[in-house]
Formats: sequence, C-alpha cells, structure tokens
Amino acid sequence: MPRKYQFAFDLRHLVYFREVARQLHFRRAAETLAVAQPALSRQVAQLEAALGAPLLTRTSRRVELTPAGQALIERIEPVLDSLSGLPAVLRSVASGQVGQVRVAFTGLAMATVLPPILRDFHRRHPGVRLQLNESPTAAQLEALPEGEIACGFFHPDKPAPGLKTRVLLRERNGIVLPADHPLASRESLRLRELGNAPFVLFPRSHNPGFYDRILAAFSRSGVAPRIEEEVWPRANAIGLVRSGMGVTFMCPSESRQLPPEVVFRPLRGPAPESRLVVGWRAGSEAADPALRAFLEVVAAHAGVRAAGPGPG
Amino acid sequence: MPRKYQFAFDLRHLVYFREVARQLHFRRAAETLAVAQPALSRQVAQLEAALGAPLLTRTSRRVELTPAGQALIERIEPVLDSLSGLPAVLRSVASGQVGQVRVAFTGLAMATVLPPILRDFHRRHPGVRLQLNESPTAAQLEALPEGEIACGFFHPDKPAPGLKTRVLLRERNGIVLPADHPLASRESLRLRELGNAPFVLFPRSHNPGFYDRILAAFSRSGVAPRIEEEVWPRANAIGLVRSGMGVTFMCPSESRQLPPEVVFRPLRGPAPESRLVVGWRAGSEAADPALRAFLEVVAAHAGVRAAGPGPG
DNA sequence: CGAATTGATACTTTCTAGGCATCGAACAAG
DNA sequence: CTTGTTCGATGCCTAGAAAGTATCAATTCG
Repeated sequence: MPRKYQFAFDLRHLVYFREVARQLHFRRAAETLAVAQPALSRQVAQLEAALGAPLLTRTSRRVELTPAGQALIERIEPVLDSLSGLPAVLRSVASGQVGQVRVAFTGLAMATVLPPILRDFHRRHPGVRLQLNESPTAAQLEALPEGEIACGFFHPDKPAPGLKTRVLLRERNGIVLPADHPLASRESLRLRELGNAPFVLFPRSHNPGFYDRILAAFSRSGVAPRIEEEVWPRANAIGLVRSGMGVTFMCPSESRQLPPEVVFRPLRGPAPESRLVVGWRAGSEAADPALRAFLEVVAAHAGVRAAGPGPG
Repeated sequence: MPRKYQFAFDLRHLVYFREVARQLHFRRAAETLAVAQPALSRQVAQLEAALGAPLLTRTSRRVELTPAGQALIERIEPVLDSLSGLPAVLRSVASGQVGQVRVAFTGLAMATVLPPILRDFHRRHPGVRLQLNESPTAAQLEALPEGEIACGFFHPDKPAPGLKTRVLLRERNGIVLPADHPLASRESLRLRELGNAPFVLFPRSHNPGFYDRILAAFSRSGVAPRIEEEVWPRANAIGLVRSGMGVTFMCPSESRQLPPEVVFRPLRGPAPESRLVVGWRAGSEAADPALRAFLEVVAAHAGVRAAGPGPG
C-alpha cells in the first residue's frame, strides 16, 4: 500500500514562520529572510493550511501568536537548530574526525598490542569512539562479513575470503603451570615431557584450526594430553591452573602479569605458534573513514614491532 | 544584514533518504513513497551534495549506508517523527483540548469560587494545564495587559480599560478578632465600636482603591484605626490576629476554616464590600480556545451563585 | 554468453515559489 | 473628519525545480 509523501509543509515553511514569530512583523521578517513580503505571507498561510490551525492573529497593525503558533514555535525551534548543524556534523563524520568503530579482540591482543594502539588512537582522534568487545576468533570471522564489527584482532588459521589482514605478532607458545608443579623448576620444557598431563584449553569451536594445530603438535611429539576443561576468556584459564586443574598454553607476551602461584616456561623444539592479526572487510576502510583512521594507527604500531619471518 | 534561507535541503530529501535507508533498495523505496525511481535517485544525490558527505555506497547490486548516512539516520528519525505529529498536536491545541492557561487569583478567590471551578475544569478539559499563582489585585491588573497571565480573579476598584470582567461574588466584610478579645462575645459589631483598635491589613500598594475604601468607611464612622502590620498573602493575617497583633477584615465566605483561637463577626451598618471578579483581556478569549474553555466553566459557576444587585 | 535487475542519466511536463503591482484596513497627524 | 502612511493580503506572471517517461551502463545469475 503505497503511502503518499507525508508532509504537506517543508523546512522553508518552518523557517519562514519562525522568523515571523520572532519579529512579529511580516515586512521586517521578509527583509531578514531576503524574500519579498507577499511570498512570506503566502508561505505562512500555506503552513497554517497544512497544519489545520491558525498560527497568527493579524490585525494589519499587530501580529500575535495564537496558542497553536506558540506551541509550534516551541516544537520546531530545537528541530531547526539540530538540522542546521547537520552538514557540519556529517562532514566531520565523513572525514573521520567523529564516528565510532566496533572492534573485537582476543585476550592476547589486549595483553600485547592493543593498549598502546588505543592510547595513541584516542590521542589522535578524540572524536571517534571505540566499541571494544573481547570475542573468540571464530565469532569474529562470522561478525566481520556481517558488518557487526568493523575490524577484529584474532588468530586466523587460514586466509579468509573477503577479508584483509595484517600480521601484528607471531609467538611460540610456552606453558603455564602451577609453581609447585614438578616441572616448574625447569628453565624450559619440551612438549613430550608433559606426557598426558591434564590440560586447560579454550573451547574448540572458538578457533578450531588453532585447537587442532595444538593437538597435532602433541601428536607429533608422541603424546596425547587430557583436555580437562575448556574455558573462555583466556584469563580464566590462569585461575584454573592456579587451582591445580592442569596446565595451559600461553604466549610469552601474555605471561607478563601472571600471579605468583603460577609460572611460565618456554618450549624448546616443536611448539604451537600463535599469530595475531588485525582483520577487516576488504574495501570497508574506503567507505569508513573512522575505520581507516584506526587501521592507520594499527599499521603504525605494527611497523614498530615487526616480527621476524617464520612459518605460518 | 539579510541572510539567505539557510537550508539547502528540505523535508522531502530527508523522508526520501529515510525510506532508502530503511529498505536499502531504491526501487522498492520509490514504490513505497509513490514516486518514480529516478526522482528518488536524484533527491538522494541532491541531499548528499547539500550535506557535503556521501550517505550511501551504491554498487548497482547493493546499497549500504556510509558512516555519515548512519549518523544522519540517527539524527533525523526523531525529527521526522516529531514533525509528523505536528498537525494533530496543533489542531488539538487550536481546539482547546490541549493547552495551558495562566491564572492569577487572590486569597478570597481560592477560599470561595476557585476550587469547584478547578475541579470542574480539569474534569472537562483534562488536556489543559492551569498555571495558578496567587497575586494581589494591582499586580494582576498590570500582568493582564502584558499577557503575562491570561485571566485573573481579583477585586477591582474601577473598570479597567481593555479588560472584560464578570462579577463572581459580592460580600460585606466582617471582622476577625482573637477569641479572647472583649468584643468576641458579641454576635455582630459596628465599625465605630472598634474605635482605634490595632489593625492588620494588606499592603496598600496591592489594592489601593479597596484599601482607601476601608479607611474611608472608618472615617465615615468617626474612628481612625491604627494599621499595625501590612501582610500578604491574606492567610497570614489570621496568624497575626491569633497572636494578638490586632484584628482584620474578612469576607464571610473566607471565614469558614478559621482556627479556634480566632472568631469571625459580621458588621452591622457601614462595612467595606469585597467584590470578586474574573477578568481577562477583551478579545483574548477569541484567540485562545483554552482560555475560552476556562472562562466558560467560570461562567457556569458564576451563574449558579449569582449575587443580588447592589452598589459597586 | 544472454536475460534480468539495479541505479543513473536525458529530456519533457507540471507544479510551485518568488517577484511586482496593487488592494483594503488601520492607525496617526493635521 | 480628512489625508497620508503603514501593514498584510491578493492577482498575475515568470523562473526554477521536481516528477514522469524512456533509456543506459553495470552487475548478477542461469
């Protein structure tokens, strides 16, 4: 059921009426508006017809607002004010000075690259608000094509079609184990030394590729760990390790602020590698200046801590 | 310094764009708006030019909002919604179903006619809000021509030019005196019996005519009272009488709810008369339907308690 | 590779805002 | 009371803009 254009008046009518209401004088109002007085009279009369209520009492010697006119003025003043600021607002949005970017990240990102990026970005683009949500890799890979997030910091398994990514970090995982664990006294470990110790890991669905790569690394070392618990976010795994539920993987960068009851030990020989990238929909940075600004800051920080070459 | 019309766009542009943003489809949006598709494309393009920012990304197969477009939608949705309700709102204001009336009154009015009027008016016109302020007669006579109040309940001394009035009440004043006063045992009093007893009265500036008429009445009775205190609002005079500061005038109607420590006694012979009228600017009831509705209710109540004829 | 769909463009028609001239009413000055 | 001035409204004409029709270019899908 097509419905016709719903307004029988437009902004011109409202602006003209506002000026008449301010001056209560058609001739002077017309002068201010740079139109002839008859045009103004007609527009106001049209507005009254469109609204179905008289707005002014004209006695050819005095113009006064009716109650309806008073009510109209009160309602359109804020509307006109907000509309008059629109072009400036939208231009600043379009130029990236103002806006918002929805960003997802994993625990590793927040433990490493993200804090300095955020600090720098807020300093350079104070008008842009970031919406930050911790989210597993798999969820980010779903949310990115949907446009639910503008960019994500995650750990890809294979190239994702339609996404552009930039590697920010590559690190070999080490092991986090309780301080009173038999192996805790060692400087470093080998995977096979862990035997079939109980493991705390993230849910496989959150990053199946990396999950399977971890199991494959164990398998190549000839051992099969018992997965005791699957927990997320990653920070909670530390709590489980501390309470003796098992051991877990972690990157060196992420292990800075471990509680005293647990220790981090690097792995010698084969070890699963974590790769942190920032990813966004290909081409979306062209349409979203705020995102582009954010990615530029990310790129600047990626350049600083460029990681050495290595296998995927 | 004449300034040109400030908007390079109008409501049509905004409504058209809103529909495209909702459907993300020019053809269907055009159908909904009951216009041809080229017209819609042009209007949206014009809006983008007027705002100086691209609002949509068109890939001939997919239409998406840019950040600026998203920001625009968020800002204009409430504006369009409020504007679309304007005709209905203004018609109800113009018809008197919705509105406000500023009313001033004196203590006598609130003690007598006003409560039933207010009850009745709110029942019949629930959409009209009354702004009620107690105010002396003189202040009301200043505020009425200014339009600061729409109508007032006061005690006129002489006809006021430009005002229409309707008499609501005529009453001979009596005397309020402490219960332990020597004259309190009498059924009624004469003015001259009060001699030069201390009096509590309202400030002369609040109603010079009535004030002088009171003094003249004393003078005709051959006595001259001492004005000990001038106090306002009237209700406070009762407190002063109670504490023995003097005696005061009051209308019988107003004396209903006196505290037990004071008594009311009518006056025999000469006594100042209080006349309560409702007044409004001549002709203003024609322009203000809410006021007209209020005055109709007042008139209905005035008819009920029509006072008998008597001297002004 | 052809058919269909989408949004943009060219051209014409229709509508409307604006300007000019003028009118009737109301107030002011004499 | 008369005359002149000022105010907003009205009639007529022109110019500009919006809408409709027809068509194009690009993309998608079978």
